[in-house]
Amino acid sequence: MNTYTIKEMREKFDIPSSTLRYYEDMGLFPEVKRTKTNQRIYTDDHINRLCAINCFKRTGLPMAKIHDFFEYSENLPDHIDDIIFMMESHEKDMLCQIEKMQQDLKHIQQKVRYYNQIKIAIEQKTPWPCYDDCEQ
Amino acid sequence: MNTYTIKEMREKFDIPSSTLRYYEDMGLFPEVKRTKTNQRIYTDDHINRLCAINCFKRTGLPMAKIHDFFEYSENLPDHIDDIIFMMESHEKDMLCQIEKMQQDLKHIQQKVRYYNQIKIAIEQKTPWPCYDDCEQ
DNA sequence: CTAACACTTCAAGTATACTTGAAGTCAACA
DNA sequence: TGTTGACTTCAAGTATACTTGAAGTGTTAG
Repeated sequence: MNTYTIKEMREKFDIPSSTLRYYEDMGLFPEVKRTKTNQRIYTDDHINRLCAINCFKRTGLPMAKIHDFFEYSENLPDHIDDIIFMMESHEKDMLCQIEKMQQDLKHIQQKVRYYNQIKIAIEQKTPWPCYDDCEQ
Repeated sequence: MNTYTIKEMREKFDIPSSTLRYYEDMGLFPEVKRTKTNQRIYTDDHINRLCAINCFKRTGLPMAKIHDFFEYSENLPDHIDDIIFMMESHEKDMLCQIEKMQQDLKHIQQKVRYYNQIKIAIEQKTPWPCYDDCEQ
């Protein structure tokens, strides 16, 4: 199995070493072995963990729940229903987020169009167009 | 023009009154008039503002940039390029976010499927399936 | 009229997720 | 060999976005 130094990890994932130590302190990582001079040795397990952490983080799962997820996954027979519930809830949540994001995107695109029209109106010294800004 | 009390606003948007006062203190709101007993009177302008704030917040624009946006919009002739740049950048950012979110959704859905298979394996006391978790 | 509750201000506190600093150890190169 | 740079620990600090508390004023139902 491949091993990685903290430097390799921080470069691979573009995060500071301090964050890797922080995640370890939080208990998000399986045991991190050390060299005889006390330097951290990461493995492919840690790589996988960090990928999962990043996926969860990007999609808005808070650290506490990410922590629970890994705790559940250490003892699946006792927590299989918890982990399925967590993942299914998160899936639903993400579907909502995506839908909301697509609506919000439309509003931002509307603003882009509107301010580009204003720019033309300013340049040509013509009256400004109107815009009804509310989405609710 | 319609007017609203702080109570109506907090119920309409489901946020605490303190958040409305906080946004006002931050300078995110146009002038909030008062009754003769010093209670806030909100208008449709504030409704529109709050809709825009919520849209920006949901899509990850930090308060400082939301603040800049409203400052620019108070003086469009001087800041039309700034506001267009901000909105176009935000649009690009949102398109990336949506794409990333859809990829992440696939990973979560894969986890949902995987843990449901594990559940069956646990119940039937058969060997667990494998799962390669990494996305990088 | 008074009790309960909503509103006000302003400063200080909270939650989340890191980030930095100080002080020390270790390794590799000129 | 010395000095540069990377690593270590652990506590304290930071940024963002609110949230709460204290102390006081105003409003309304019985």
